[in-house]
Amino acid sequence: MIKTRLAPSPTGFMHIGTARTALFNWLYAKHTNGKFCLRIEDTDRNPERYFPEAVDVIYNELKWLGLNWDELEESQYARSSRHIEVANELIKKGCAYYCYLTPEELEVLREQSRKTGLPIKSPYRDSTTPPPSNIKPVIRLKMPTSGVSILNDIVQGEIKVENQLIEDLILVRSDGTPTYNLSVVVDDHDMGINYVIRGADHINNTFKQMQIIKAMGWELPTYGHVPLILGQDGSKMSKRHGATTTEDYRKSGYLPKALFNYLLKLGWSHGDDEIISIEDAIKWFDAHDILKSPAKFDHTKLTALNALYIRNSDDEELLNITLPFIEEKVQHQLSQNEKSLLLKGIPYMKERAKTLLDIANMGIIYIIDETSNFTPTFDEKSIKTLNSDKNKIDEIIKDFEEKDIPWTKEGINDYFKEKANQYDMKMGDLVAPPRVAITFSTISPPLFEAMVIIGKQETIRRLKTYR
RNA sequence: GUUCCCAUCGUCUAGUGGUCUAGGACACAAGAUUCUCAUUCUUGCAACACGGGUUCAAAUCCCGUUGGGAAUGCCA
Repeated sequence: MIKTRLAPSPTGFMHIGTARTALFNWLYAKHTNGKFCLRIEDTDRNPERYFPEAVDVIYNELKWLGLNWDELEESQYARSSRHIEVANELIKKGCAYYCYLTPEELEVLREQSRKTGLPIKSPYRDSTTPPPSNIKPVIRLKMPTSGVSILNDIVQGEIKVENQLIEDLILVRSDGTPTYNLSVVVDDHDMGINYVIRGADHINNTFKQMQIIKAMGWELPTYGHVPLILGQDGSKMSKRHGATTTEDYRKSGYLPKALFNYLLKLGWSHGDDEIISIEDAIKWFDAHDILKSPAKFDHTKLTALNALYIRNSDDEELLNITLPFIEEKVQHQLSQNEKSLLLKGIPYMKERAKTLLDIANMGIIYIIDETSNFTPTFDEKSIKTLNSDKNKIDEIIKDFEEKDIPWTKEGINDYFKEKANQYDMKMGDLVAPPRVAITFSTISPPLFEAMVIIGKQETIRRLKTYR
């Protein structure tokens, strides 16, 4: 059985790249009927980077994307003693050694290694060098000094590196805590992970980790190194590229399905298919098909995809997921009546919205009335339009109050059409000022439909109030 | 510096030696529909980084060049 895993460190946010790695791991596990495991790599206890709430962020964002895990290891830190145990075993086997190099000495050696092109060599590698008494040692792995290591990566293909070029990595810090490279290997082994799909920035580490596995006599997992996601400038996507976390997109009204679809298509494809359902993704996704060239993240395409998913959403479902955004905007819980008004407006909003935030902004026009604590803001163009012909607005108000206009889309349409004929103007021009008074903008969902939804009374009220 | 990786329209990609005057999507431009804005539809613009091979034949295989990226931590 195939067992994949995601091993994020709790940083307080979930990077888009981590999310895609999670997606690939999850999909491949689903595709093969295997298991997707989650392990929190919280071994870095540096107070600047460590805070416990960060773990919840991982859980929440993963759940939001719909990537549920089959197994959880909630603290790598809690397994430290097991990692140390392995380090000691490695020493016993003669595969690792205590190294007493001071930071200053290391600095010098590093300087040298940059010149020679060879990794630093600790003098304590040979047991002949006597250890100084006042220094706490680290434990280093003894890398082979000859031969070539070969990594058969399912996405990158065969990668060869000369062993003499790989440094004796630190397994245990001088304070007695295990390092990342040791911990991952031990945990992956103990959890039975046999497919390691992770970012390509780990390729170099893999060669070190393979030596630990070899020294312990464990079975090598299958590796797949997914190329990094790049920002528009072509460098590894990072915070300076703007919105780079799933939270950023969740909060600005992106649908998890849209992000799912976008991330899936970034570095993997299925012919010319653009819109891929989760079911099809599971059916089609094979980790061996992941592309090896890095891709640039394109916000615009994600947004287009999001708009499409919004348009294709079921009205009621869409209303429900948009609710938090609207309630945030109006600062109160929506009543049943408000919800039903909104629901009527959804068909018109969803083909105009790029994000749920857009719907929240547009939705206002369907729900406010004289009791609402809401003051519209008009932009310059709107004010100009409003002021262009107040007399006509007054006439319209009068007509609405006195004439018996059928309050349907057709009825209202007929009224304005006739009125426009009367004045020999285009209906669009005639309708512009009332549009601003009713929807607070020169740009809005269809006006007549909106008027029907809010009712004649509210229509007249707005015309009178904002004329 | 060293090691490793990458290279098709602006972007994501299809393409696994002939069906490629290179296909799709986003973006962009034009037009049609229209009460604004959108949606929808039609059309257009636009790419195999370069140079050598291999082959009857190369976007596709090999080598080199150039360009880009990553790693090089007692972070993960």
